[in-house]
Amino acid sequence: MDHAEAKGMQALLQQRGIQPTPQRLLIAGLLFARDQHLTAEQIILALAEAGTQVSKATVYNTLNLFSAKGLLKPLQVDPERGLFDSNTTAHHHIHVEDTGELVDVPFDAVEFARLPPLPPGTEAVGVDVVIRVRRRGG
Amino acid sequence: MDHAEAKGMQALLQQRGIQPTPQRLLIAGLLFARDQHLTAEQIILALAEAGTQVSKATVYNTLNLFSAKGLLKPLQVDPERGLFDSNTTAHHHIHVEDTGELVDVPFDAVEFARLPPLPPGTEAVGVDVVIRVRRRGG
DNA sequence: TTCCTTGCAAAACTTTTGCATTAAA
DNA sequence: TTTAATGCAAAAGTTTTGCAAGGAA
Repeated sequence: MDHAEAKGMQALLQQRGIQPTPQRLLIAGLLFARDQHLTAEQIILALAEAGTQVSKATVYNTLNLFSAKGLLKPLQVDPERGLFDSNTTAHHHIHVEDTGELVDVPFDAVEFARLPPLPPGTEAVGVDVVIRVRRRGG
Repeated sequence: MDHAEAKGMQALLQQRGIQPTPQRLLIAGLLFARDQHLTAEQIILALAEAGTQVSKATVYNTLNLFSAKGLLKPLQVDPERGLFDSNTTAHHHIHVEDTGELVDVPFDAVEFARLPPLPPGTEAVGVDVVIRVRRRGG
């Protein structure tokens, strides 16, 4: 994360009313470098490899804070552990079951010809589509 | 679970090559009474309330065995814990976020007008749609 | 000084595993 | 008699929490 990037991160956090501490900036710099799906463990490891160490508690605090503030979207796709999606815009996923890989699908790439009626008294918040695929012949 | 029901369960398990032990029949009787989404914890509690006790290890072993044999479908919708769906036919879900409630949507109630290309060398296994809703005004 | 953040360790949970016992084929 | 299932306790993995210390407003 260079200087300009760091300033961008700082602005991003402040926009959401998040105090930009050094640890939060490190984590944001990692997460928001591009659209990706990361586990808490991956983030802790990546920070350690980069020579910066942030405690596990702080990483979890930060991920939960970012999620609450709308900077991250928690995903429940992998049964083993939680994923955090750095792309919070509406979109869908392809889950490659053999590898566990998760591929983003643009929102517009899925269209519905029909959807069910919702339970009375409820309103739609969103629709998540997961297309499960497998290596052919695998 | 009455006698006729118990015999039905026994047949069901044997069809899948599952040895019908008393514990497995109890769990099957509970799960397959109707379409539902249950946690391991709910099953352990339900068994205990019914006066029958099955160890935690056996409940998990059984749920995993039933899943492997296609009698149950594990779901990753609730971030808190795993759910097991006693309806293994293709279908979708509505997730009521306020209550955590999960409502089945028949397969035919969702139709696609467009789906994305799949990654090269992969084939579709299935599509899971979760419609997230919230109590209006809640 | 007051509030917020951090970090460590410990706790809380869910799920799995090792192993001795028991039951079934 | 041989194999498989059960149950307990302990282990493993992930996420949260309590609390003391440090830093920012």
